[in-house]
Amino acid sequence: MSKKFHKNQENSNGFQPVPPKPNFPEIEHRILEFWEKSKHFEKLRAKNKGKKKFSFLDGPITANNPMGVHHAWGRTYKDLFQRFYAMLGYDQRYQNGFDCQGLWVEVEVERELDFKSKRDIEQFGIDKFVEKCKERVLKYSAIQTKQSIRLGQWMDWDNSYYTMSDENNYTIWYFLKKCYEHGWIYKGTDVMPWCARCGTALSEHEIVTEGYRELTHPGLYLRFPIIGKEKEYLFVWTTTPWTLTSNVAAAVHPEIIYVKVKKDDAIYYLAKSRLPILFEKPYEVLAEIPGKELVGLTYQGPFDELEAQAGVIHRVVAWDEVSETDGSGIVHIAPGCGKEDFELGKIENLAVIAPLDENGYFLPKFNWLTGKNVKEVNEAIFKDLERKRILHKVEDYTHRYPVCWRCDSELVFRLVDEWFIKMDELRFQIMESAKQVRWIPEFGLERELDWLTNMQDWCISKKRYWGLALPIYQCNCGHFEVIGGKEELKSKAVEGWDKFEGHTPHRPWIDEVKIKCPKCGAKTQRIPEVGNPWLDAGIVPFSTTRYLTDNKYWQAWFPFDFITECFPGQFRNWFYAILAMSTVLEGKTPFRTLLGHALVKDEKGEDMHKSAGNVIWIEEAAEKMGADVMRWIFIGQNPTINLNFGYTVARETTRKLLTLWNVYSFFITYARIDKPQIGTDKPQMSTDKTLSVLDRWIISRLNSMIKLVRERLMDYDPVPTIREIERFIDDMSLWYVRRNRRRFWKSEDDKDKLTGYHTLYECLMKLVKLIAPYMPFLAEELYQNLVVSVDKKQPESVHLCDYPDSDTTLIDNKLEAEVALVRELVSLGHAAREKAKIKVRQPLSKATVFAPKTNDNKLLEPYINVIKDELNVKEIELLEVDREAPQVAKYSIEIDTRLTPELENEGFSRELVHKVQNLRKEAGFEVTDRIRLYYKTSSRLETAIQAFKSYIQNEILATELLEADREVPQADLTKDLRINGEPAKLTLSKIRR
RNA sequence: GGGCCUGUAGCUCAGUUGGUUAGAGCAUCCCGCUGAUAACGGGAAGGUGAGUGGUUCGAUUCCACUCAGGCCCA
Repeated sequence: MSKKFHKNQENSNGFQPVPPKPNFPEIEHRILEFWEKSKHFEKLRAKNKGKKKFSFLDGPITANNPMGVHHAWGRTYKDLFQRFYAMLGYDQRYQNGFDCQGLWVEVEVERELDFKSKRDIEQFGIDKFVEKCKERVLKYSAIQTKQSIRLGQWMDWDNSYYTMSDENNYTIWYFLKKCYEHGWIYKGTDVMPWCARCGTALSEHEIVTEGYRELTHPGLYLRFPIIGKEKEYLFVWTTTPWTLTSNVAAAVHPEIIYVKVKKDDAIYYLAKSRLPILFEKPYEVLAEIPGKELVGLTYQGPFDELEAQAGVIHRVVAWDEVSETDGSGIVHIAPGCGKEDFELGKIENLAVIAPLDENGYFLPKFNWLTGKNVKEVNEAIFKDLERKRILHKVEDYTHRYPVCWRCDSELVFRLVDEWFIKMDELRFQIMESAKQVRWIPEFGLERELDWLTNMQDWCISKKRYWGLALPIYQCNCGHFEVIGGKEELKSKAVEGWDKFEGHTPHRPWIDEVKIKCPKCGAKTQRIPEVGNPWLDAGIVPFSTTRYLTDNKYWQAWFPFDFITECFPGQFRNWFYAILAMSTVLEGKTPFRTLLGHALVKDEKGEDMHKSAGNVIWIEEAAEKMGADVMRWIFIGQNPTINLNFGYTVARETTRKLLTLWNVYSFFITYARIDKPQIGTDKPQMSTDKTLSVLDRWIISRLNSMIKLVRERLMDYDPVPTIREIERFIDDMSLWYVRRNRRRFWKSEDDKDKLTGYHTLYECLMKLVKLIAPYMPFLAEELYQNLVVSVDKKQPESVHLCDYPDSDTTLIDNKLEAEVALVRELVSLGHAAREKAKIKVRQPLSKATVFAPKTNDNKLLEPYINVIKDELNVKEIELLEVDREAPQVAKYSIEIDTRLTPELENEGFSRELVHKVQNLRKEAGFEVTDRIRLYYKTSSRLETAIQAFKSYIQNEILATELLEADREVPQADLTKDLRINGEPAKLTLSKIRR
């Protein structure tokens, strides 16, 4: 076969030349500009406007920091499905959301201003502080917008929603009023995990996993003197010395066996199982007593002298939660300092002593401790206990202890008043809503139900500044009411409306407004607390769809078809909040399908944390690997499993995409030379007789792929589509193009070659549209060159195209199976050659295929030539064998390794061609350059050259093969080398015109 | 203590009505190919499918229990 190319390559049919390797970031920047300039997103929206709707709800991202790649996973899904539905012709809202209010923003602003406590904020001025918070949100929402655009996300960026908006806040008021009318809002007292630095309780929702640290605290062993028994003591253990100030009881497990033990001249009570661990011999066990017999004893508390302790009777109580694994089996109880203690206290009717103020300082009535910070009192307390002969010993104890998830301070437990939504009635209604949702993965429902079963009342208040102004107005008389909107507040305002008007409903401005208590008539003001931020995010299904102002619009888009967010945490946060709020307002779920995904970790599997320095920011990843590569990685990841993200995995992915690029580049290269009339003279894929077996095969594969991709995407299951597309790219490259390469080299512009072009073009064009939602940049780049450059009538962007649909009549499963078998046989043949150590370039006479008798072996007939060519053998012999043992492979291959002189000659000639081709490249010749080849070699090789002279000339484009032992005129390159062991001196000379 | 998830090759992971010989990529070793070329291909090696028991003609797959890791709740 010869490779005669058209000389005039410039005069192409519109296809632009393709660089050998893609530069993804460069392409992406160019495409971003192109989209921006040509307003493709706007055109897409206009195209689909008014058609059937796909309603997607974006979960708001906290606009507080730039986004790392761990945010890109979810964003990629969001974009994938919105683009997919857009290409299916669905109308969409494309609204992005920012979460704005809450402690996380406050903490960052405090950091910026170097504030240490709430006092600093109040000195600075709440108004100025709140403005700073707003500024920060605007700054980072802008940054996040830019990052999202870089990732390729198409959204209506000018119309993003902000949870700090008036609409959002007032819609929450409306929701809270509904709850109030049901009687679900109440002010409760509870012991809450409390951050003394932030001066606020952390709701249950916020004590997340990262909110625990391995910490070492002093473990104190104490002896509490029993009243009425000389020198007898309860042996008690605690890790929080400051809570001893508020001790009111000691708890024992009623069923555990305790011992009365004499050590030195004192008698102690403790759990029997702990005795050998805590006490060194000698000691004397005087009695064994079940815990329940200790109940009712009274003892002298460790801090009875404090005013706060006045009148408290300390007694031993029974408690099932007492364990024997730590401590002494007798637990110190301070209901004002611990959640479980508080619960127990309610049952046992114990006194509640609360020692700390909101910043962690001891309150009055704690004598010498008053005014001291809880973090600084340990040493003094040890000394005091020692002096009172209560302290037995101190031992370091390491345990998981909660810390503030935003500022990392150790939490304390504090008795506080907070506002709650009662969940008793709602719980089951929300569960019903949750069951209406399709959860992907399915176990999501169980997780959510588990949370809903176990959750307690929703603590909605926070003693902070930047957040929803809770519209709760409580009068000194005790009565409170909840305001449901701006107009209602205005109508009830008796003071301060003028000072508020014109401001957003935030502190401090909103607090100017006073209303009249309907019960007693007194002037009443808003409670100072702000709202839990999950109220902000929970209302967005309503606030963003004009629930209160435009019912028609709301009806059109609610409930949402689809949401997708990161799983961990959101069960009790966003998913919970939107389910809860929608259940209250509409009695049903706000979304139909939820796709949840796991976390992005770094390459080593470690959490990505700003503080750990292992976060990869979106821009960095985009510039180093390309946004498309990143997206491909995310979409291919099993959503239930954490993704270890990094540049190693990116390199692997890039290589896969390079294969696609190579096929594309191959097509363009030859299409530019041959100028086939693409698009005008298309063969009918179903009927055209010029289609070869391989043409029909790849077209079948193409349609199988399209079918699978559409089905799986419809089902929100993208992982198999990635595998299928990668497999198709491999099929195209490794089999279709490789097997057809010479077809494209042929000089004659015949029908067969044209069919090849059409077939490959069909594959590439459909594939490019298919991957457009996945890799919007690469798809656009290829589409512009493959389609727009040759046919201006086509849509101007790939994203304005219809999504490809499969033609199932072109799917031939039998054919696909046959080709798979052929490839398997070729592989077996290669293995046989490998075993015989004979390289593929050396032709052999025969290969024998052993096939099972039962199969229809005629099916291999059309492929015999392919197998011959792949294995470089002259003949394929097909033998049917009876194989009874089922464990023997179906097919096997043997090769005839005997070499005749003719075969050897051919082997020499193939080897020579191979070497010369390398020399041509080395000499820098064009593919189409003609040469003269001069050689000097052994007589063995000379014989082979003579035998295959015309073959060699054709392959290397040599006008002449000349034996030469003298200097060669116009030599371009001369090399001494060995051809299958025979020495040869080769000289190449380009023919110049 | 309860709930959920995971456990497959050295590493990262696929694998559905239960069915011949459990796959891919990376890494390793060997070889090849060569005008798609700083690319690519083939082959080898690598597995008690976490463990035990059960259902079944047959279990990586279904069930029970155990172990290990992760997450949530208490």
